Amino acid sequence: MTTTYNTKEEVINRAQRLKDKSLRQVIPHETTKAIEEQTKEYGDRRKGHLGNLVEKYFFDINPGNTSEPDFAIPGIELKTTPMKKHPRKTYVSKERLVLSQINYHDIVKEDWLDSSFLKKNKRLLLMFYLWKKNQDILDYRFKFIHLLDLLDDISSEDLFQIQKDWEYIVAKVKRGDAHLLSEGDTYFLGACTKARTSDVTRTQPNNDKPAKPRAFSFKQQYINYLIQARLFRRKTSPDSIFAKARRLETIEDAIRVRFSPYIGKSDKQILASIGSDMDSKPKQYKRMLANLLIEREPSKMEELEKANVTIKAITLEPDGNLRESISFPAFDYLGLVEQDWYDEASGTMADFHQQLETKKFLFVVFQKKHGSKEIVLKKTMFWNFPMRDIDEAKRVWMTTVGCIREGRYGDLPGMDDSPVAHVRPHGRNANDTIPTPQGTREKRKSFWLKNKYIQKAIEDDEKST
DNA sequence: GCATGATCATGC
DNA sequence: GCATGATCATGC
Repeated sequence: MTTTYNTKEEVINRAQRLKDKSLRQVIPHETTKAIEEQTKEYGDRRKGHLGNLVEKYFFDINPGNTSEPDFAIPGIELKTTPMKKHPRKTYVSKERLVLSQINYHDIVKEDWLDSSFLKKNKRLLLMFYLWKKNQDILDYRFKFIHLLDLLDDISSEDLFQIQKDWEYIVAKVKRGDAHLLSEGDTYFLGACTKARTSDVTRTQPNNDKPAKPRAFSFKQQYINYLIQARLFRRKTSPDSIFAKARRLETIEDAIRVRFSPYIGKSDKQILASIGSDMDSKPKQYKRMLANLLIEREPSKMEELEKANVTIKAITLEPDGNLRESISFPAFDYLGLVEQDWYDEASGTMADFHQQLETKKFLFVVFQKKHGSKEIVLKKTMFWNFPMRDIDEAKRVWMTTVGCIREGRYGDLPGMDDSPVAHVRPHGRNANDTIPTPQGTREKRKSFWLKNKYIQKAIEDDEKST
């Protein structure tokens, strides 16, 4: 009844026939009608369904829900995944790429090389389609078709990072912290939530606390990098034996190595040693200095972008206090009231939620010196927003959205309303206003993480290292 | 001393 | 041209 694919080439050749076409254009008209009859009841909730349709009606396979790859013999897992047009970069991924489910009890017994993750996802047939709002899934047009072989097709550095991400997730589950997993914990491979509703939970080893079900996923930024590197730049040099023999580093290690010669040095000493005459007056001076230390190896900036790492230059007072809070990009009132903190049907997070839960921050920490204009590079640290505080962030966000909906712009949460986050102006100046749902205009604002909260994170990091 | 509002200069 | 990250300025 179904077709058997024996080789990689058979699968790719077949897949290529969908390039620049929609499913509707390649399957018989009667089939289309039958599908439409069947799927009427789903309404808009047909997410994840396109992959099944492509398997069934285009490839004529029926892999079911197993730990084996969809094409069992050549060992290929099929992924249909949406892209959006982006004004600057031609295409970006609409979301993370969700891979196999994490079984908390099994995974703690696994090693990377014989992991169930690699067994299922070693070879991914990526079929990117162009997503359009309200379009029928049968009409999505497939733009890029690419076979990604994790062991051969990804650079050895990236694969090393993916392995370390996997190991980090497993280690966290092993110590009974599956309920504290966050996508922000890791760089390329994330543990994203995967459940129909938020009250679904799983048991975990070594802790009685229930944990959200999660799946492995390639984080959105990493998929964006793959789209740019693999699909637009065409041939990047294949990994040679030499490349594989190179020194392997995680992103964290590579950054630490960049900064370590300068830790404890003053800004003047750093500038002198790298022969720069940078002006120290601008507000973003320390940020530019941090950039300069990374950028002399230009590829590292791309590394940080694809790992969804945001650099924050932080300056402590001589006594160790942190004066300033940390800002996020300004929000738009009209967009904010349209968002859900977490939309279970689509798996979409509100912007602020996504920034907190998926981003990794690189804090470049400087400290002022008593009675001197000089500052000292104290340390660098990687930090991501801890899941134990996510409910507090959500509360602040909900309050904010509530105020905007009701037009109470004077009641937005301030610094005293939460130990974690607040709302403050974030425009070019006091005249910088944007439209509101009430048709009025209000000052441009953004969410901020509180100074004391970040200071605590910096102090905790010192204790742990 | 701290919360809050305002602004600057870079770099995309 | 404008968003952004980071800091400055004010006032209680």
